[in-house]
Parts: sequence; C-alpha cells; structure tokens
Amino acid sequence: MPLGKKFFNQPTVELAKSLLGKYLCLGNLKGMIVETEAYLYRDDPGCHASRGLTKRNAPMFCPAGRAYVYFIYGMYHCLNIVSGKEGEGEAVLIRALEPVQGIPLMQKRRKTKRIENLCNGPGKLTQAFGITRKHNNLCLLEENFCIRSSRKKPEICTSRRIGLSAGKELELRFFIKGNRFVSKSPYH
DNA sequence: CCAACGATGGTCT
DNA sequence: GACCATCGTTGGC
Repeated sequence: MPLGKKFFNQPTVELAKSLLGKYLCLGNLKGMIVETEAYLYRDDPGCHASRGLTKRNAPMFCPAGRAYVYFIYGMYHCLNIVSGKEGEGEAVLIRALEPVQGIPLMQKRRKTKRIENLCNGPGKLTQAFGITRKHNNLCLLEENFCIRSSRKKPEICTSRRIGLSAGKELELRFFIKGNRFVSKSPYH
C-alpha cells in the first residue's frame, strides 16, 4: 500500500526525516530513500518558493504529496515531494536512494554497472528512474508512483544542505548514518 | 586521492 | 544576462 495523505501532512522537517528508510517506487523500480533536504517557506532564501509564486515553482504551493520536478544546469532533473500546508511552498528534495529493485534498467540508463553510482545524487536518481518534467505535479499516491513504508528505523544524521549559495548555513539535510549510497559531500 | 572546470538550457530580473 | 538544490572528466599529486 502506498503511504497516504496523512504521512505527507507532517511538518516538512519531520517528513524529510520520516522519508529516510522508506521506499520510492516508480513502475517496477524501487529504491530506499537514504538522503533528503528540507526547503521551508519562512526564513529560507534557498527555497525556490521564497520569492513567491512563479511558473516553475507553482507545484510547491499545491497540497502535500505531489511531485515537484525541476530542470537544473541544462541537463538534470531534481525530484521533490511537496509538503507543508497548501499555499506555503515547502518541499523535500530526494537526494539519494539505495537501489532495491529494477537495477538492470537503472544500470542501462546510468551507463554504469556500479550500484553505488546509480542513485547517489539528486540528478543521478532521476536519471536512473527516468524521472523528467513529465512527472512534475503528479500525485505520489498512485500504485505506480508512490512512497511505501518499511520497518526500518534508521539512525539519522544532520548537516548543511548541498550546493546552495543562499541559505547554506541552515542544517536541513538529513541522511542515514553510514549508508554507502548517500551522495558524496564534504559533510558526509 | 582531490580540486577545478565545462557542459548545457530553462527561468527570472 | 546572470544564475542554477549537478555531474563526469581532467589533470594534479
């Protein structure tokens, strides 16, 4: 069973932590979420919604549980899960997954056999899963595109977020301690 | 190992 | 015209 509305309606930072250890499922592909970042509507200049509604960030202002997919650096996509109250503009960036199911397809798309290099970054996991603009604004409550629960209770580490110029001092990145599929970074 | 850099195009001012 | 929630390659040690 996909996780439902109640799960996504947690406050954004709690949701970002709760997502760790859960599964992202798209068609036959499955990965365990091992790294996330929270983007908040108050006092967070790093958040795409911080300067108000635009064409790009419109999905962020929708009810929690949607996908917000944006195109970055001319070649990559990033997957977020919209969170917070409708109209606020908060989201959780999915930064890394541990591949679980559908690994051959991920290897083909990523052009590498190395499991650790399939989903250990926001641009890599969207490539491995074939996530593009087409998935923008889709609800994550469907059988073929959803979050599924697990029994895991991971130990969570916190750090600054990666790759920002504004809001870089905020400690809003969360990852599973010691997991080898977390993206490479100076804080790992 | 690692730091530096270029690719590449959509979005916003 | 500047910026960008990235990544793979290159060339140093």
